[in-house]
Amino acid sequence: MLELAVLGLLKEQPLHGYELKKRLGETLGFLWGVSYGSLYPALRRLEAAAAIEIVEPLPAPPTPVSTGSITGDLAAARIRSVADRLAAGTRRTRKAYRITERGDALLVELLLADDERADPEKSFALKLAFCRHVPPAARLQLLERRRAVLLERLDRAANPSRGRASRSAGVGRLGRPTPEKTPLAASTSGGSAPDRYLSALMEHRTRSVERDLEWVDELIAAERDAVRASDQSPPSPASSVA
Amino acid sequence: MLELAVLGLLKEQPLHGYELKKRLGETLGFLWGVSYGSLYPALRRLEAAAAIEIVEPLPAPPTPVSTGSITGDLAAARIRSVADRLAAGTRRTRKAYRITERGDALLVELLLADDERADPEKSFALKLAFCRHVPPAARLQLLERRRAVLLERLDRAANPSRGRASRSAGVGRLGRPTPEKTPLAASTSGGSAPDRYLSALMEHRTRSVERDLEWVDELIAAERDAVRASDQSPPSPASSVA
DNA sequence: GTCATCATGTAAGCCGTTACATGATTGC
DNA sequence: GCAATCATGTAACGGCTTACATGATGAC
Repeated sequence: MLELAVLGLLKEQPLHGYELKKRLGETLGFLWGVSYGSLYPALRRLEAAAAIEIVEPLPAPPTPVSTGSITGDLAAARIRSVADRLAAGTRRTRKAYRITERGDALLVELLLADDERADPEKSFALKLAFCRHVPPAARLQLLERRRAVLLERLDRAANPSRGRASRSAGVGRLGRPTPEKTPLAASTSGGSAPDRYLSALMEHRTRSVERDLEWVDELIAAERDAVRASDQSPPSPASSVA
Repeated sequence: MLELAVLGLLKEQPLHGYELKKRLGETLGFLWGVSYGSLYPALRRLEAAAAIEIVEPLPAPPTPVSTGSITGDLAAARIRSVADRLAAGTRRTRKAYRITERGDALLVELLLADDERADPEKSFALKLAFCRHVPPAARLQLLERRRAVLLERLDRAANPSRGRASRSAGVGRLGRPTPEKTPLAASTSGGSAPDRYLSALMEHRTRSVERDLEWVDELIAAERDAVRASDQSPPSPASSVA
């Protein structure tokens, strides 16, 4: 997951570790906070896998972001002391990384992987945040998968104790023949408040999932429109503005 | 966190590991799925800390599960083969645990601890699920703290890149002297879609947080009512039904 | 007697964190 | 020169998962 975030950010522009961490905190911070202890090793791994590479003293990078850039003069005048080793990598401070072609491929692969096993929320959010790097059909797939997850969650919120062992009702036997007796929530007994809090939580959760579902439905609809539009006019982005 | 869940469940009634895991999956499953590899060690730790103890052959436990409880006769008649070692722990299968007084204290302590550092969502949800075991004032504190977290989250969703270091400009040089140029979302340039997905995500997130906030506000209000009601008539739960 | 299930446990490993150690650069 | 910040790294540890090993019980 960390690798996904790193590759996604490096896809925009080359960055060094420190800056990478800052970006992670600033723009993806609402999703995640990473620490150096995991970031630097991750960079090492990615470099070892040839997914990223240290940026060399190239005055003409493949991603020229010409914004205002009159700063160049000023900078060139007073840099000298910094840029020498930073751009040239002379000494060994500030190792800026750039994504490679293999990195591109890895990014796409990670975006398509369905590793929702651990923390599906963060995983999905992260993928969505970078899914523009992936073909529209794959995006749709990502969204549909999310939709399925949410639907299943709603379903098991409606029917209690789903999963395995549908028949047999009881715990098999051995313990007590007490028919299930789930003490939390449920409230089969006539008590005053078996659990206000848990049931409130569950209800709120369900509502949240429902809203999430509506949202991904909107995203899916929008995506389908985009796919249809690009099917009609693949090369020229002229008529497709909405 | 696992300990909190275990203590919370054992507060209801004594259970053995296997059953505990099932409950965790069934009633708290929408929050959490635990594995034996963490559950059993946790039980050991809790036992070592004297927060729980193995239930001894006590035919009259302190938490008599009086549901219909005429079951006693029937059960006593045909159990013999099972219950002997289940209630009595004679052999050594099925070690049922019961919460102790120290465990009660620990439970309260864990519920009050503000360890929102790691996964605040799960932590809060879990605490709320068991907060009935804590005095009303402490519940209010828990809710207020949650409220503060949500407010802060909203705040930093509104103002970009809060925290530290306002200036710093790009990667220094190496590529371009682009001033800040945050490529994700933002959309300062007149491009068609700098990032539809990330901004959609952020917006959705914000809405979710707002709804969560409204919800905890409701809970807080309800809680204050309850506190006020119990202030007026502490011992007799007669007039306070709502 | 054998299979499914109940039940407990251990070992290895993953993925991340905190805390620590180090050094370069810049402003004052 | 000194402190603050930028910048990179390592070591130790934490919590949880998977996979494995074991054994008791009851159904058939």
